[in-house]
Amino acid sequence: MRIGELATSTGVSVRALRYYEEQALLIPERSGGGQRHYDEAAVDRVQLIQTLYAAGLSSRTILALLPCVDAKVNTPQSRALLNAERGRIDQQINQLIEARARLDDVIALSESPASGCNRTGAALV
Amino acid sequence: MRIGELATSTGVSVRALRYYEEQALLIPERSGGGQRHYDEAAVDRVQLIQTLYAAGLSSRTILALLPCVDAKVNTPQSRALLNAERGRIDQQINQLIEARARLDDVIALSESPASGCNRTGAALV
DNA sequence: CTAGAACCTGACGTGGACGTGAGGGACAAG
DNA sequence: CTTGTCCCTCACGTCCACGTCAGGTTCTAG
Repeated sequence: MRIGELATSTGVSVRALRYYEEQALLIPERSGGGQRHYDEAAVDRVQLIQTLYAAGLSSRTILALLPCVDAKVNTPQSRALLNAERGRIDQQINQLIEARARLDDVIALSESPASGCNRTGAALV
Repeated sequence: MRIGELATSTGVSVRALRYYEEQALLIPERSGGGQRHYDEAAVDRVQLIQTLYAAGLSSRTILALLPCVDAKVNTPQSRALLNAERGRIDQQINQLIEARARLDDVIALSESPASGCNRTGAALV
């Protein structure tokens, strides 16, 4: 499949796919004219990359992890990296849970009196 | 307390504290010479700000929430905002849990064979 | 064969939370 | 009064995952 089809079937932009290649995360074949051609497995790989990006991993880190996925390879370094990232994610989850609890505190407080928070009505976020 | 003391006692940089003021998140008094002076409550406020930043909220959103914390105010808009952000955080937690599961898959696979993932030994992350 | 859609390679722009000097005041200690 | 440390205000730099043109090429349908 060409880049446009992969983009629509994964929901990421064409630019993002080219960026993944730039970062050596997903390197497609090329047709005679220089156009990128991806196989079916690329769909899953793109989704994995997106998942890891969403977890806050950098391109560099993902690049280091992908060989482990592809070849089921295994070294002390790779295990250390995997565990380190797992720990980072755990920590991040805990931070989010803490933040949610703080928000819940605010929500609980804001459910009795009546006053003017954000009276301006200005757009937020 | 002056800015340096608040910085060390909260663990954030002096630059960050000035940035918070720029964003109207934490506005201190000024001494005759123009130096910032914070009260004790600033420590908690900085920590709250940090927590919300860590949860991915923007300065604008935090700015909109802080009046709710300070004055326990309450409007339909503020409740909507609080709930929206709560939802975002929940969603982000779920994404992280998913990412962790994918990492666990990789870890499980990488705990039987032996091969060369990241043979280069290059620094990661 | 031709129009048009999809693709290509640069290369600069973006947004957010600061980092990092430059150049100059403020303030307690001696 | 001077030294040293902390503080001030600009204001440009950074990182990173892309967005967004510009100018040109390739592929496909008719």
